[in-house]
Amino acid sequence: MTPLYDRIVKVIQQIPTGKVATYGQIAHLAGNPRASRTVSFVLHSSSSKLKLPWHRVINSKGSISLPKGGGFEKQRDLLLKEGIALDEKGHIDLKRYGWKPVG
DNA sequence: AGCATGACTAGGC
DNA sequence: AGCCTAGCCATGC
Repeated sequence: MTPLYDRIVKVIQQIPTGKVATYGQIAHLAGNPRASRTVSFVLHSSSSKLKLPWHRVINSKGSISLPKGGGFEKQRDLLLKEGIALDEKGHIDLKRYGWKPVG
């Protein structure tokens, strides 16, 4: 466990419903904008332990990084249930659903 | 300490 | 828009 690791968990829990945040966004708020890889690690490690809104975490391209059959459909469904629209390929409009801690 | 892995990101073609 | 390469951070053996 590291301070950064704990920060990331907190940040993810701060993501409001109906919005999404990128790994870089979370990593930045956590203190290390370069720790995007660590964010993914947190989800793997805590998503099964803590109650984290992992489905609100996507890549900078605004798409679900999970592979088909590996959770892709699951995350897509959870996002749709929160009112987040996805493209045919799972693309999300970060300009519309992107989480903005400043507002 | 060194090597390998991962739900990433930015730049080039 | 899609694919490939290089860089970064933390974990596990």
